[in-house]
Amino acid sequence: MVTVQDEMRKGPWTEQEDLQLVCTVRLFGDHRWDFVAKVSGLNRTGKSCRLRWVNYLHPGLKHGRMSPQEEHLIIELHARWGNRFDTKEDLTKAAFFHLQQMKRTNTLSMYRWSRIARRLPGRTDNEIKNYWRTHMRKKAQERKIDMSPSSSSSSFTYQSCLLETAPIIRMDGGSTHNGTTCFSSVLKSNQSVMDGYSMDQIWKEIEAPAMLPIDDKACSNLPCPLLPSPMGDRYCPPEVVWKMDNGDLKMLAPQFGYGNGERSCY
DNA sequence: AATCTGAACAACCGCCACCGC
DNA sequence: GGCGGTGGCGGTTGTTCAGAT
Repeated sequence: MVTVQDEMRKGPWTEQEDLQLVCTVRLFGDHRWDFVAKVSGLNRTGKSCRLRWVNYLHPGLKHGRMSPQEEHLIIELHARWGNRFDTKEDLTKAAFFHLQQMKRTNTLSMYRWSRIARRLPGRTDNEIKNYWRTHMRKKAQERKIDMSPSSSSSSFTYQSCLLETAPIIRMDGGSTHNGTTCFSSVLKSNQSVMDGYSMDQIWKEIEAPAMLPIDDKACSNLPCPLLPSPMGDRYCPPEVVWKMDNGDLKMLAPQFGYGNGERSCY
């Protein structure tokens, strides 16, 4: 039996399909993707149309390689936000409770890549996600090659890759609780030597630093405004940085934008 | 020139929150 | 309050392409 789903087109988009989608979106807007998919005549799902628009056809998107500035920003923001803090196991009780509250009241996104993408105009979450995976895999392999049996005394963990590739994290001022110190404390911990790392292991290691306490002053020294990390003992509530404006949560501090200053975040 | 390899990119899938009925 | 439709997200896989051998 052939279902509707089976009849839907999948795979790479053709120029003709792109054109149809662009025309339809111009006529009806980039919402109601199910509707757009139907009226466009494309034999695609609404989801597929949305993805194509958001990741490829949307005007203002940058294509091509990341600039060094963008690379640094991604690494920096991922170090701060790149954690899947959805479970109780990932958080202190207080932080988990607060996050659940915000989740319920829709005042904070739990999402990682989209938040990072919002700081990189013209870049999509998908692009950043792909970049990160490629970048981290490459770094992991580089370190794996560098690791000789004799060097096992320096308990290398994957965070050291982050340290070396994220100079922005190293903030001036010599605060004893800046990012470097946080990372270093992890490095001191007796974690496994990089030997046949799986992506899961890499993720675990990458995520570990943000679980550590973060100094507020150190946060404020960052080149761009960042949400205080909800992790750790010194978790500070987000209202320090965010405010409600006409029902939308907005950042108070200036940020990269599309030209009109304050941009609503969620 | 042919083949291999890895990086970059594109797209799909499953999950889940939100919203309207 | 329950339910189904829809959209947004992260994770993952597939494809393409450029550089190395």
